[in-house]
Amino acid sequence: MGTTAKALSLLNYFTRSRPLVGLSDMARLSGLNKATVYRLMGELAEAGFVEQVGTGREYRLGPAVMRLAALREHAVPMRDVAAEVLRDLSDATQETAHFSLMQGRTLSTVTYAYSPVHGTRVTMEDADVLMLHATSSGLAVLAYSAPDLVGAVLEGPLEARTDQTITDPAHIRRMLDEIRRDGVAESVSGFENDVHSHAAPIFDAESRAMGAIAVAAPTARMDAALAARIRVAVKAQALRLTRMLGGLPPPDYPRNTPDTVAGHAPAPA
Amino acid sequence: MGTTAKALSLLNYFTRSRPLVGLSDMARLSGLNKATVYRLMGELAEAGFVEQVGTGREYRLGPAVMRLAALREHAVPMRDVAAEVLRDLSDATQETAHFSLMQGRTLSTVTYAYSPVHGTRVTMEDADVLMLHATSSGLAVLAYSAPDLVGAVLEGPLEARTDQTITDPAHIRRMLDEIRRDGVAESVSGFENDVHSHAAPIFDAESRAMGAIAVAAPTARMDAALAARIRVAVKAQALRLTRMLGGLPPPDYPRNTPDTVAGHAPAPA
DNA sequence: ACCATAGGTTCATATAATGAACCAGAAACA
DNA sequence: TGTTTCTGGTTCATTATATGAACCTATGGT
Repeated sequence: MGTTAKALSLLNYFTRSRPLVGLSDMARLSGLNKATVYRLMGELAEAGFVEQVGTGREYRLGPAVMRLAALREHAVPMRDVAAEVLRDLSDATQETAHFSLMQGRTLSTVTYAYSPVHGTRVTMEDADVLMLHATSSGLAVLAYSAPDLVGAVLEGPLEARTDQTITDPAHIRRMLDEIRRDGVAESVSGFENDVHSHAAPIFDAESRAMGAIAVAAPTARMDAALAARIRVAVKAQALRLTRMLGGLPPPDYPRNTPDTVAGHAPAPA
Repeated sequence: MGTTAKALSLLNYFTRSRPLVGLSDMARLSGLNKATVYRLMGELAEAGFVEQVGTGREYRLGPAVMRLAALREHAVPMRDVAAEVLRDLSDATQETAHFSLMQGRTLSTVTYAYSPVHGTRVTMEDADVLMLHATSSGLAVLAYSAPDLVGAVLEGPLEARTDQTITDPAHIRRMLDEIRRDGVAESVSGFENDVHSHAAPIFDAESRAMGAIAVAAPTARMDAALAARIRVAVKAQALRLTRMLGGLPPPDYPRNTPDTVAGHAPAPA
């Protein structure tokens, strides 16, 4: 591991629950020598990536990251990133792919992509609002949401959009357990008749589910083979999108595709 | 300069107008050997600070900065605090207010607020870099900076952004004296034509000028009455923001609004 | 007074960074 | 079409840089 990689890896020891890290702590966490950490942190501090503060001269993340983040957001807006991922996802599955973000307590569609292969397809509208209990995207988010949000949703009136919408809170809780095991949510005609969809959550930098991407197909076309392909693809692309947006899946999120990060001359996903 | 510092300095060649940088360009810009840049960029890429994209395999800022920025923001909600102050400042003056922070030897904009009152207004961009000698914010910071920084800035080439930019070091030094007397800096079309701005420094816990807030108005609208209102407001809000961020103005900072509250609860430092 | 911990510093050693030269491929140009 | 001149990427002997055990000083706890 190069010196620079070591220095940058130190930044990963700052978390939401541990915003301040002292020199000795950092040495312990990283397994590096204290003197090494001291010098690396010094260089990071000079560049504004960390700063020292407080009585114990502890370190925290510095202002430079804010500036870079502003530039990154300008260079790579979230919608464009998502659009690229959805393009690949709909190409891979030959079905409609869409991306939705939590806004308050509702999930609203940001962008989507159609596959030109089939004459029939599930169609979407911008800013569609998805019900949390009745869509695969909603369930994917719920499965990784704080218990109080889940409770609030399941206690509230659960509207049945179709005669196949699942409205039994106990049943939904069992589904959430299943989703946490697989990493993929599923909904069969729960929101619109004759639509079968699979979704996987998108996580933010604090590993909170901030949204989901989903693949929606006509039930008539769904079979075991297609479902299997979709499940793999939607999960892989969700992880990719999470990474591209600077998010981090929670440690317990199931990964069946260990994305071995090769050097920087890399395989296009 | 350490290897890590070199690697991190490469990130500064990404700007709003140059979001993509190729390997050779980066080597030219930084003055480093191409092979060196190649390896450093490789390490940065592995850590997610940059990523390669496009036909020319050019680099751009990576998702990692978004993640770190979210953590920084969580640890130091400076942006939120500043946003509130700027809101009040722009309401009080009915003009554009902005907040910039020193990063190394440059001043970069963190956040800003517009007033909805007038149809015309000065507009800002996130991560705008302000020249120290040619903006009111820069002058406000310089006036309270260490002599060696002032010397370094005034010795260096002083770019004239407009035909009204003041580039005479002696003249600037006289202005700095004036700023120290008033506590407020002023710039008339020094950075952008037809923009008249007033600024006051923000101090950190060690009473060093870490940034500034400013009010920028179209020159057409500026008159004695507006200028007087702005000077009072920007200074008061700068003191308030300094306090909210845990900073402390130096003892010689002029205060014309003595907020000596004769209560029995002592002012929080 | 004592021990354990902290941040910070030193210097001989070893490891990692460096850069000139070199590929191979893609445009630009004639 | 061949030639030039870019590009990103690679090699390897040389050199400079990073490293870590030990040390220093201060502080908080017992």
